[in-house]
This record gives sequence, structure tokens and C-alpha cells, in this order.
Amino acid sequence: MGRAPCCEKANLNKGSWTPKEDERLVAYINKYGHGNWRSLPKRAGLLRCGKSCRLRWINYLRPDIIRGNFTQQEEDTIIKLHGLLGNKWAKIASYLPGRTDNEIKNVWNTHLKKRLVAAQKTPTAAETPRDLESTRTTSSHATSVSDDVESKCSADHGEVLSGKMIEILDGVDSWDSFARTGQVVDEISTKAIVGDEESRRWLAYLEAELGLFDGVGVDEDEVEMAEDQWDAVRMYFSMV
DNA sequence: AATTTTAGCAACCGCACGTAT
DNA sequence: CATACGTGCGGTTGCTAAAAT
Repeated sequence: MGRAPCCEKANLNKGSWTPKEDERLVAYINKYGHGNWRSLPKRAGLLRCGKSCRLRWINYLRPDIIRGNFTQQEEDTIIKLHGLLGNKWAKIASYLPGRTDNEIKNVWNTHLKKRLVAAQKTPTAAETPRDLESTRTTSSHATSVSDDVESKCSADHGEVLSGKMIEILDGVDSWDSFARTGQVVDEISTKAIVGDEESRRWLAYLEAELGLFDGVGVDEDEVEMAEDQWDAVRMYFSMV
């Protein structure tokens, strides 16, 4: 038995959202919350599929979205997390507050993948072989990078390492966990990370947490991690 | 200036997973 | 336990703007 379609397709708008539709969706969610996405369009008076509304909200209309170019550090983080996690865009996004899985996926496919391929052919100061080496601590998850780079990424360090790292990643629970360590004390800061300083500290935390960037820029005094989280990291390195 | 090609991005589609019944 | 349903994720498509010819 096939599943019923997620929504009645007839007479629903598709394609780009109009400002009017955006306005209506934002107004509704601000007032009532999204609740059940499937029934939201009808309640909000939108001729859209619930999935379409959800996507539009998550990727574009959410107030805590950071729009604009990715910083070098964000790009480095994506490259290295992709090396560990593969095409787990949602997981990667959870380590980059304000960025969406869709956006990260697009950046990867349009910029970073090409850069990695180019860097592999002609290593530069920015993408040295050592830099690339750190991305090769990866797993079988990776499937979408160019075959050349991807095969290199998956070959060297094996399943056990990445598996344990992923366990730690799951344990750390990304941004929310960071917030709970006391780096971010209030709900507003947690939900609307826009300050450079906040982002920088978060990325430093991430670096320390994952051993990214080969220790560059990591300052343990500044990055106060919960003791049990440091324990997880120490345990990881003792296992490797 | 007109046309073609390429790059970037928003959105759609189908599947998988978790949960309720 | 089986089924239906809601949600989230990842792959892919298609539109638009910019760059190249």
C-alpha cells in the first residue's frame, strides 16, 4: 500500500514564495507557533503544502538565520566536519548556529568541493596536504564528494576512529550542549547568535571539542567546557 | 548588444525514521 | 505487532543572475 501524499496537490502553489506568502507564514507562526505542519497551511490561509511551509520557515524565514557569506572559519569547519560525518548536512548544520543544512549543502556543492579538488591537484598555502590530511579522518558515510577526493577521504583512517568521533559528536550534542556549558546563559543568546565574538567562541569550542584545525586557535582557558565533555574528548584521544 | 554557458541558490521530491494508535 | 501519519533529511531539479563568447 503506497503512502498517501503529504498533502493534497491540487490547487496548491508551487515554486518561489511571494512576499505576501512569506508575510502570512511569519505572522501565523509568530502568533501561534507552527504546531502541526501538515495542517498549518490551511490554518494560516496558505495555498501551500505543509512541507513547503516548513522548508521555507527553516531555510529562510526563521529569525535566527544568519544570511550572507560564510566566513573562512565556517568553511573550514564544514570541510572538516564533512570529513568526519560525510553528507550529514543536518548534523553539520547543528554545529554552525544560524546556518541551515540546505545552505551548507549548497556551499559544499558549489564552492568547497571544487576547492578541495583544486587544492588536491595544486596544493596552496590555504589548502596544504596537511590540511587535507585532517579531512581524511572520515567514514563510509561520505558519498557525494567528487570521487577522487572522496576515495582519499575514506581510505586512510578507517571506521573505528570516525565511529568513536561520531559517538562523541552525538554526546556533545552540538550547539545546545555548548550553550549548556555556561558559554551562553540565556535563551535569547542561544536562539539568536549573531555576534562575531559569540560565533568565534563557539567555533573555538568546536575546534577543541573535535580536535579540529590541529590546535590552531584553541584556547582552553577561554573555552570552558563541561568537565564530562572534556572527559569524552580525552577518552577519545586515549582510544585512538 | 545578443546569445550561450556557468554558477548559485531556493525549492521540490521521495525516502527513512520515530511515534501514536 | 502492524499500520498510518508527521516530520526531517539528503538528493536533485529548475530558475535566475552573472560571466563568457
